Amino acid sequence: MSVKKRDDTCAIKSVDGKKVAAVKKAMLTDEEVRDLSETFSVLADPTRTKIIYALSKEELCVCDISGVLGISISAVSHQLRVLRNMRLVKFRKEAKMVFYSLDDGHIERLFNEGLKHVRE
Amino acid sequence: MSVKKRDDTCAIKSVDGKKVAAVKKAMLTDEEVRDLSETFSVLADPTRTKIIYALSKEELCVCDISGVLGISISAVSHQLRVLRNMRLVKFRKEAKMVFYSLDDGHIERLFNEGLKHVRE
DNA sequence: CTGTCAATTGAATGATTGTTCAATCATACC
DNA sequence: GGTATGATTGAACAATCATTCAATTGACAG
Repeated sequence: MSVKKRDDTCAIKSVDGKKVAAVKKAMLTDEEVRDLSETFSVLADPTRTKIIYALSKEELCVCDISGVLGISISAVSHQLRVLRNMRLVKFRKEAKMVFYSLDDGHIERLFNEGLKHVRE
Repeated sequence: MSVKKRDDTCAIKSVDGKKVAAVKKAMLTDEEVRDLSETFSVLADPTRTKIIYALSKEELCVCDISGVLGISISAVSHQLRVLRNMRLVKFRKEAKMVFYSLDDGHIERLFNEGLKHVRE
């Protein structure tokens, strides 16, 4: 049978491994990679994409966001929690309602950069 | 019992619905939302984040990427396919090896904007 | 042709995640 | 206090997705 166990490594690393060592050394820290992919993850969902865009236009309460997007209040609230945990949105309570808005200009710039890319 | 069916809508839309109507009108198209979230999705995975960063430094073959990230060649190849399908990387064949690099400067700018945000 | 190596691919598994439904909290009005 | 409404939360379900393992393709060397 001779079932050779593939060890999933290759004999030569590019020319001689120098490139690999150099890039490895310049690699991002685990924390940077985690933060980066987490940030992009938040923007990667269609519902959250719409919420962020809507909040970039106007301060809105949960109910209004639900109306703009045409989805349930519960679904909106769940996604707002994700955005809150990531510090992408801030909120303000008034009577029974909670008004949300973007936390700062950072996310808006990143979001617009992505939008620019999509629109070419 | 009186199990009132919650209809998940609210009586009043903000002041009187003007804000909701305005934001709704300015909303992104479905295609824009889809493209945006797909683009961010590609950047949202730690493995792909590292691959893109590595390729922003050097042109590398699959084997080298595997060596830099410390994961299997198969796993790298699967992710490269995703990146290829999204036109984020391009490749060049030489002998038995396939060398990958970033497709253009668009993604690098978007990626760096995200990195800047994470590093504050 | 045969054997070897880089890379791709498919199937299967495990983990993550978005939505729905129901219950609950909090505030305002009668 | 009791009721109605805006919002949050938890559990459950379905869908998506990244990784692993195994098999396969394509190119080169002997």
